[in-house]
Amino acid sequence: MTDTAERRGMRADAARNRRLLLDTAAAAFAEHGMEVSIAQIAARAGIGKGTVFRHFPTKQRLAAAILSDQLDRLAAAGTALLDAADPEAALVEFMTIGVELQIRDRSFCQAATTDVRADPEVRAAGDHLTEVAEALTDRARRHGAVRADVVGYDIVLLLGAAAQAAAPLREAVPDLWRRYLGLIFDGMRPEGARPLPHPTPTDAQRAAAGRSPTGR
Amino acid sequence: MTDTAERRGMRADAARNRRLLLDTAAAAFAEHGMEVSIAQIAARAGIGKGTVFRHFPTKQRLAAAILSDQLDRLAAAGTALLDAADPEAALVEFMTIGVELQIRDRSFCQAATTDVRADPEVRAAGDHLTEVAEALTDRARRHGAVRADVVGYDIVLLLGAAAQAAAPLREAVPDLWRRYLGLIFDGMRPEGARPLPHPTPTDAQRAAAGRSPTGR
DNA sequence: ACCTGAACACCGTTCAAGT
DNA sequence: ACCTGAACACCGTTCAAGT
Repeated sequence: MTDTAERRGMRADAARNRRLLLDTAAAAFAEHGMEVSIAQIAARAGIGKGTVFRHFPTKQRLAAAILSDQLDRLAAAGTALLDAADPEAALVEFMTIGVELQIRDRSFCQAATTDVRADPEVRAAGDHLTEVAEALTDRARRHGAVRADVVGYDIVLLLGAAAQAAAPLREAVPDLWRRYLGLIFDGMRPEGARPLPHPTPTDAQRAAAGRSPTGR
Repeated sequence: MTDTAERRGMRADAARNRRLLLDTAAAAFAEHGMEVSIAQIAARAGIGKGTVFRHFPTKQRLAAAILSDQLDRLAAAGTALLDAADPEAALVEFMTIGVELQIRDRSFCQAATTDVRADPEVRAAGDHLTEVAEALTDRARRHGAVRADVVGYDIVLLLGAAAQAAAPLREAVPDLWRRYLGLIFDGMRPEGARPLPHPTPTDAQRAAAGRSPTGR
């Protein structure tokens, strides 16, 4: 979807700059988090500061374009896993990819916390990702690997949970997230499951996710 | 511990300003997150901008003072729960208070992600909190409510996990965190527990938490 | 059409001048 | 000792001038 925008009557240099910018910014955000300045990114890409804002009217929308790309990639990986022989292993693999993605990218958690989540592009990618997660969860549930009251939307939220638990030790213990993903997955299994104290969000509630009250 | 600093030969107006500043900043951070400006906080407290930096040399240290206060409060609540009759209910209650605290305070997650975590005051409060969590977990484990391979430090990290899962829907579904805390607690129980793929962090690894590589 | 850097508003932080 | 606001460096964003 990012590609289509590049193919519309865009001049060759503009298309090149846009791609260069996305790649450079993605690398910078992943390494240093979203606090890297636009000036730094522009310099690293070898283009003018103003050019960044010509392609993305705001820093948040640049971050949104990158985040939605990553969500799309995760959704694609999940879709491929729908054909896997073992439904439980497929769901575990999907979550593994998702958590690893967040751990490797310093900006992922930050972007998910802010208004970037409200961006239409991110929203669409998130909706699609949720559908894929739903399909994977359905298969795993029918296979007896997942409790009856857990749905795909829960899975997507729990990706952030496992990543967050391990985040403070990201540098010292890069694989720690596997511990908490394992523990959370044990909680998702039917064995020993107790009724959950709160239902999963309705569609209407999901639609309200990420909108800040003040709009600041 | 914040109080002791106020009692040392501090002038009356300074002590008053310091307290006013902490309260005002805590409220502002909780409501709007750490992106509220120092100027706004100073204005709301009715003191000069420069005075803020006289009390706290940096915005991060102001945030650290507030965060460590909250960690102390949670540790105190946990200590009180060590006398509770039901060890499982006590641990659940401890985690409930901890997650609720994070959901109510917009700056909590943000501060935990950044260098604020490396602040000595925050570190000390976190160490104490971990000890309390350890004691609560030991009791619950002996009572058969918690699996053998989960320790107090895991509990502290999992507080952030449950909060993070529910964070995007904070406004729309304020109690959603109860769902994910319930699911995580199910994962902590002995029933259906599978070996975790990664050990809990060692003391040395814990000590490295939150230090950024670049020091930026 | 697109690129660019100077210009603007805002924010964290410093500091000289006040009491 | 402590308070204060003007001054500084930096950052996101805008825009007039270039090709």
